[in-house]
This record gives sequence, C-alpha cells and structure tokens, in this order.
Amino acid sequence: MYAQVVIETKTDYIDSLFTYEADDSVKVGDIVKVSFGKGAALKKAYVVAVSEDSPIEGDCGVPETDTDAEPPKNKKIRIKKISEKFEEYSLNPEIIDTAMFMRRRYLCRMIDAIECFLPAGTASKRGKIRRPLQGSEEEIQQISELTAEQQAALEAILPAITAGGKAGDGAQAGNTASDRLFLIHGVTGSGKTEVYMQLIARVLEEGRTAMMLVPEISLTNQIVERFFGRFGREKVAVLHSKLSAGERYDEWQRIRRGEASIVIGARSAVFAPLDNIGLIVMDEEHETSYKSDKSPKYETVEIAIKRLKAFEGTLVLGSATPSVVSYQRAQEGIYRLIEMKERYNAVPLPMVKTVDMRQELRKGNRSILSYELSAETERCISEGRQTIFFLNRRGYSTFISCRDCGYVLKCPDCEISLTYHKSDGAAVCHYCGRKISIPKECPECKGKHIRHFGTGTEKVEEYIKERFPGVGVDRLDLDAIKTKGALNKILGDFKKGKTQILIGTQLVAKGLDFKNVGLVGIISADVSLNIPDFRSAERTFQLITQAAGRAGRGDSRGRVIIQTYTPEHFAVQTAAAQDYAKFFAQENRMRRLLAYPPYCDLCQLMFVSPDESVAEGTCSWAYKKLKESLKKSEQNLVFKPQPAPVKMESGKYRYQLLVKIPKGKRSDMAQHIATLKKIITEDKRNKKTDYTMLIDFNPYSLV
DNA sequence: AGCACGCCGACT
DNA sequence: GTCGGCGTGCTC
Repeated sequence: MYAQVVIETKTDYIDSLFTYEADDSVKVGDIVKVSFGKGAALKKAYVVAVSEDSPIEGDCGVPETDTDAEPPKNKKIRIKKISEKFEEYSLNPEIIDTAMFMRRRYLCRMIDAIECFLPAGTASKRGKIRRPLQGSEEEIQQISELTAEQQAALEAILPAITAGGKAGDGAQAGNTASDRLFLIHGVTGSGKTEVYMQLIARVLEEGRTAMMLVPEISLTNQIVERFFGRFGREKVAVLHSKLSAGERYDEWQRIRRGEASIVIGARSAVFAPLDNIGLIVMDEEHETSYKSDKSPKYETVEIAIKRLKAFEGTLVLGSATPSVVSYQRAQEGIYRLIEMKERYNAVPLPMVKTVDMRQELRKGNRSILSYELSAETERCISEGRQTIFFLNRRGYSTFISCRDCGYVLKCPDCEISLTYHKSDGAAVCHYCGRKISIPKECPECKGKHIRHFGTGTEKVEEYIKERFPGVGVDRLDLDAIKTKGALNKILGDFKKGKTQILIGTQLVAKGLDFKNVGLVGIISADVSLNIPDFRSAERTFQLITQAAGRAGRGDSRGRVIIQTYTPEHFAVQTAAAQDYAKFFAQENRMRRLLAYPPYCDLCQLMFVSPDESVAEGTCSWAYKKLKESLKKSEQNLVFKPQPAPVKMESGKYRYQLLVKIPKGKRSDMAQHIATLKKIITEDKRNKKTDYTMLIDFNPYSLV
C-alpha cells in the first residue's frame, strides 16, 4: 500500500507529490506525519492518492492534472514509511479533488490550495468551546405571507433541491448541472433573504447542509441574528476572517463533526468542511470581495460550483445589480434567471435626479455640493430627516479631464480612461502601456482647463461641517473604522439620530437599513467611472444603484441626487432610471466589441523584485518565453511587458504582462503559463535571483 | 526552507 | 593537523 502526499512546506520548489509506504487504513484526505529530506523533524503531509502496487515508476500515480510529474531519471529512490497519522482531524476526497481543481485553474501550489480548507488556530487547551457572537441577539421575525414573486422563486428552485443529491437519479430526471444553478435578480427590498432562508430550511429537511455566503459579514451581523432566530444557534456556524483564530477553529470543528449544518460566512467560508452540501447561496454576488486577493486568487463562485458538483447541490446567486459576467451566463443558459421586480413593502423606489456639474461651474459654483444638493440637504435637515453622502474615492488614482466640457482622456486603443503619471508627465494606459502627452487644450471643446482631480471623503467631511454648522456630521470609511467598536459607534449614532449627516465610501452603500434617510447625495459619480478599468461603468452602475437604495426605506419616499460631469454617460443614465436591463444590454455589447470579459479571460502575470532591473528583466524574459510557446496566430494575445500601474509597493518593484485569453481557451493558455511557471522556478533555483511571479486570472483591479 | 555534504582558510 | 566558513543541491 502506497500513499502519495503533499508536503507542508513554504518553498516554491516543492510542489510535487511524494510517495510513501502506508498501511491499509490510510485514505485520501488523511493527514499524516512523515520524515522529509535531511531534517529530523517530522513534517505534516496530506494524502491525495493511494495505490496498491509500486507507484514509483515515474510517479505514475500522480493525479491526471499534475503536469509536473516527470519520471525521476533512473535515480533510485528510497521509499520511506509514513511515520504517524495526525488524529486531530482529517480532510476527505471531495476536498482533495477541489484542491486539485484549484491548482490547475489558478496555477497555485497544491499546498496553498489544501491550506484553504484547513482551520486557522488550534484546539483549545481548556476544552472550552469558543463561539463568535456570543452576546448577540437572536432576531425573531414572524414569517409573513410571501409575495407572489417570492413564491415563484421558491417554486423555481425547490425542484432542483429535492432532485439533487440522490446519487444516480439526477441525470434520469433530466437534471443537469445547469438546472441547479440559479441567479436571482431582485431589486433591493424584494425579500430575497426570506427566499434563501426557506430554501435552506428545505435543504435541512432533506438531511443535507447549506452555506450562506455574504460579502463582508463583519459589517452585517443582522443576517447572522436572523439565522440564529430562525434555525437556532447550535445549527448555525459563522466563519470569517475577523474571528479570532480560536473561534474559527472551534466553529470549523463543529462544522466538520456535523454539529452545525448551516454555515454563514464571507468568501473563505466556501471552504468550510461541510459534507453533503445541498445548497450554496451567494448574496450580493456581484461584490468584488468574492474574489480572493491573495494566492490562490480564486473566484468564490467557481469553488462553490466545483464543490456542489460532488453532491448534486444547488447554487443560488442573488443581487440587485448582477455582474455583467453572471448575467451573461444567465443569458447563455448556464444559470437559470429569476427576476424579482417588486419591493416587499410596496414603498416606491426613490426619486432620482442627476445634476450636471459642468453647469454648476458655469454658474460659478466651484464647491463640492451643487446648489440643488445643498438646498435639498438643508431641507432634509429642517424636516428632521437624515442625509447620506456617498463618495467612492480611490486613494492614489486620478483622472484627467476637461473642466469645461467634461471630456476625459482615454486610450485610443483600449477605450480606457488614462491615468496621470507624474513621473512621466504623461497620460498612461494601464492596459497596453501606451503613453500619451497631456494636451494643452481639450481635443473636444478646445478649452484650456485640463486638470486632474482628487477629492476624498475627508475633504467632503471638512466642507460639510463648515457648510452646515451645528449639525451632527460623521464619516464612515475604512479609515474611520480602524479602531475596534468605531463602526458600531458610527452606525449607532446615526441610527439614534445623534448624527444627521453621514459621509462615506461603499461602506454606506452596503445593506444598511436606516428608516429616516430622506436624501442620498452621490458627490461624484465620475470617481468610479474614470478609474482605468473596463469594469468602471459596471461598478458605477452598481454603486449608484446600491447607494440610491439607502434612501426612503421607511414610509415616505426618498430622494437621490447624483452629481456628475458626465450626465450623458449610459451608466449614470441607466442607474438614474433604475433600468438594469438597459444598462446590461449596452455594457454587454461593448464588452463583446472590445473582447473583454465575459467574452475573454484576462491573466495578469506580475513580476515582483526589490531590484527594479530584475523585475523588468524577468518580465521581458517571460514575455519572450511565453510568446515562443504560442502559435503565431496567438502571439498577439500577450501584451508587452510594462511597469505595473503601482510600480512600487512595499519596497518592491512590479512589472506585469497581460494575456487576453479567448473564450474557451483558458485551460490551454493555463498550460502554457504553467510551463512558464516551471521555467521560472528553475531559473530562480539556478540563478538565485530574488523575484517572484504572481498569477492572477481575471484580476479585479488592473491598477 | 532546512539540512548535509564538501572543499578552502585560520587556529590550538 | 582539525574546526568551521557558507556555496551547492536535494527532499519519495
């Protein structure tokens, strides 16, 4: 009996499988301890395959996907024995299979994929179970009558749940994988959460388990409380990175032992050790926090689908503003689309007005607030209602624009807003690297007022306090909530009415439910519109829609004012009209035309080194190597090396390659990149140069 | 990453 | 003579 294992190690070089002699009890997913290399200490290792007969014939037992598995060159290999079994916990074949999927999809190391599934922290010495949200309240809500749309959504999804998980039956019932993947497009307040909860209840009745994924759970204790109230504390486990290591460990064990059958959490909860998963819900599916920012840079929905496959489970994505990629998948029949258009409590959607800031300038108003937003704020204050100001300010990024006509400098090749680079004194396209000198006058209106801009929430706060003296003003952004408890204080003060005006970034746009907000002011819709990324229109639409959703959640209708220099932009117009279908149609057409996702995949290869010439040199070298490995007709898919938009980060220089991968060619290209990675690893070993290559498929931000 | 092997200079 | 410097290479 032999076992192939992945060794727990931090080195890049060891990303292959090693064979050990094992006794019959060893199974795939077991964790063992082995002696490895020269060292005396035992290392942890994860069993990914077992076989009866002598496997060392060139490591033939290596899983099908492992392209690295070269036969050892006639060197005799001493097969060691597994020393002991790690008894505290183990993984299982489904988890190992998903980890191998991650390795080939994201080109990460096997050990990094496996570690996603492991608990942080260790067992408590005291044997006392540590549980998060111990003091929180259970919110009991009586289940009121479902709306027709909620009912319809349930009826559409329930058959998938009842048909799934019965090994073999699925296919006979005509139940294909796509019949178990749903996208709910439901306006804010259409009652999606109630639908989720009823589906989960049904899954539990079937004796299966469920996952409820939300972006940034630490900001939304509300939903945990609702789940505690509905399903009971014991059945629900909470997982996210803000928990202490101990709490995470104990929750993880409760899940693994089957004590908790519902997991609520942020993206990393998709790795929870649930078995027999019947349902995974991803609320606010368009949120960027579902993409991991560190290696492996996985897409939560892909892990969810992969895991569900093993159990014939059901996926439900929900959003008021689905991502273009997801909605297109629904158009193609990959997801089944469910529309929910009515608001639950029949409060009309807010009145939305767009203010053209160019006109304001002509009227002589150079301040942050337009006359109208200023006047509306005053009215709101006098009526005793509250105001939210929204500004999504990106720290370092600026854009270049004509103050007279609103024209924004864009790359003629990529249709992407150009970024001002001080060191170059030029406008640079972050996609193709093209540099353009900044024109003295506007190419559109010949105006002489071409400037780059920057206003953040702090500047807004300062201005508002001056403009409305004596009014309680607070700010909610990442800087403001650095200290513990600050978030709850800011939210609490606003809820109690201690503060009348709240200024914030996306944090104020997400899911906050304040009844007394009469006005939402979007300080500048242009901030997100002008970031140099092909998704800037999509993000702008989402942010405006979400921010607007904060107004008028009580009994009376709210107002929304959108300030912008580009009122004619379709993202602003469709958001103001609250017309997702129109937005999608136009954006989707553009993506197809320019061959951006969902009509291709992008891959970013980033070369990082403390030595700039090394970063630059290896990037160029890799560019050559990668092109060489491709067919002539495909070589134009690799863009020239260029310094990353943020050229230096924490003392290291960054150069990048972008690869545009045509639809359906992702795994082919991944093979080429995997080969490149191998060459790079060898090169590093030989030359001992200090650099790393980071691989990111469909990065969420190219800046 | 560790860890041992191995081939040159300083020291009891 | 021998101790130990860290350059080199491997890990089933």
